[in-house]
Amino acid sequence: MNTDTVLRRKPRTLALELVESLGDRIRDGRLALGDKLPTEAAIMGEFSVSRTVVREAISKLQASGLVETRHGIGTFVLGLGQAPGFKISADQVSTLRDVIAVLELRIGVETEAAALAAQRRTEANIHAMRGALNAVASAVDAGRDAVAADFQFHLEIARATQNSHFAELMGTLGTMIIPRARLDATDALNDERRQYLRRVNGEHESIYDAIVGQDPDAARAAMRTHLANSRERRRRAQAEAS
Amino acid sequence: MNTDTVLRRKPRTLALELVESLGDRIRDGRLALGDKLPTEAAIMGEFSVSRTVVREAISKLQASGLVETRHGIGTFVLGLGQAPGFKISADQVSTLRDVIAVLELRIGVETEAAALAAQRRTEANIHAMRGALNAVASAVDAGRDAVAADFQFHLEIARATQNSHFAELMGTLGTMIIPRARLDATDALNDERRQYLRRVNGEHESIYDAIVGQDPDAARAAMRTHLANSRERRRRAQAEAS
DNA sequence: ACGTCATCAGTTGTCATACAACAAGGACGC
DNA sequence: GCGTCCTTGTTGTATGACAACTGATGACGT
Repeated sequence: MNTDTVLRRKPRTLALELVESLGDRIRDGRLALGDKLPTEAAIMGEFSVSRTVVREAISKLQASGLVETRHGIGTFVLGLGQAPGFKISADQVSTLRDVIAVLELRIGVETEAAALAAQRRTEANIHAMRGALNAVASAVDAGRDAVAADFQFHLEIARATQNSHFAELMGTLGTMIIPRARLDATDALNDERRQYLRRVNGEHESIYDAIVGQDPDAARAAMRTHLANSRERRRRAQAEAS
Repeated sequence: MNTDTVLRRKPRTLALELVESLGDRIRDGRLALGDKLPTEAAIMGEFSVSRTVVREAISKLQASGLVETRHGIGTFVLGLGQAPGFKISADQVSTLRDVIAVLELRIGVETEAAALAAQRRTEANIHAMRGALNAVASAVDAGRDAVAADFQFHLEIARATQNSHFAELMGTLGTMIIPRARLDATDALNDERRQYLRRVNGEHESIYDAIVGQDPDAARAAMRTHLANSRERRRRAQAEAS
């Protein structure tokens, strides 16, 4: 097991202390949105550090999105930094329960995406989806890993909604889901697994057909079937393994 | 109208260019995970900049989580930093089109959330949802802003799924949606607006009833109706304003 | 009186140099 | 062989200087 994820003691450099100090001032409101920070010279005096340290600290605050520096004027508070943003970390997809939780969210997002895609898909979208499906098929035939291509298909559907939020959300989900799924695919491609992949492919084709045929309800239903089946397949795989 | 959201030209400071250069090297793999960056002196020579600039650039890379510096040894690549994470920035909800795009995503997520909530809600969830609805009603009666309470209701539904991803995603959506919606609510509470708020309240009650009654399909339908109506209301408000 | 322009003070951006603090590995004595 | 010391490489901090930029002030011409 890897032990290199231990907490490394903080070296407590001066610059980092300063980052904390200034960051706290911003967070608790002593420095409100739009306020101008003290000049570098003033901070130097207040904390008894060199300008090197002050600049390094401000540089980190900039990178965190807390402040913005305007040449020749000063440094100003931008806000509380971006809201952390939706994200699924690696340890949140470790157990079967976690995977299913993500799948539930995907059911919501992707069924709607499929319906919108059916209404709005362009020829280019269709072409991209077809390409992804072909990539899945050839990967399966060659016994290679098809997870990436599989996800690509789902991503293309999200793109076909012409609503960038869908594609972006799928993108963030995918970056966490793919590596994990790929590990699971390392087991041998026996006949049973082959059959399983063919069924998945059939479900994909159903979704594809509905979107090409511009039938939102059919697309929604096909996507729901596909993801619900994926969920059940996971459940069974887990049950058999235990 | 405010014009302070114009794109500010990038000052193209040397440090920022360096951040891009080094960041690209990490992203495209020329500097792989765990690799040691060139020493500050080497980077100085390669880019013909002073150590000040090099250190400032590395400082920003640290803040981005791309690298880690160990005193006396060097700077090492940590990874691709966390995947950026799903996030909707302020300038992505500026136009009606943007607002509708977000609503489309919410339709997908929240209809599914409503269905799951109907299956899994606890008594505590029901209590929280009821509280939020009451808060909305009292805010409307008092002529106060009801946007926060409204969102709270939607968030409680997400919580009732017992799937934290829904609540988290709603949370990130809300932080961007609320402030904007609140601005729109500054116009006077005339009778027409009152009526509008009552209709919204009726839709909320329908969702609530379906979840309490553990009827997933009804909950899904009620939520879809509610959000689709919200979308249409926005459209009409825009049309009237023009 | 008014607009235009130059100048100036304040601030951040960059450079150069020096030294301190830290980590790893080798030289050396034992 | 083994531990200690030291040397070397690297990052952390300090200092001083100058360049570049901004906003404002005042001089100047009209």
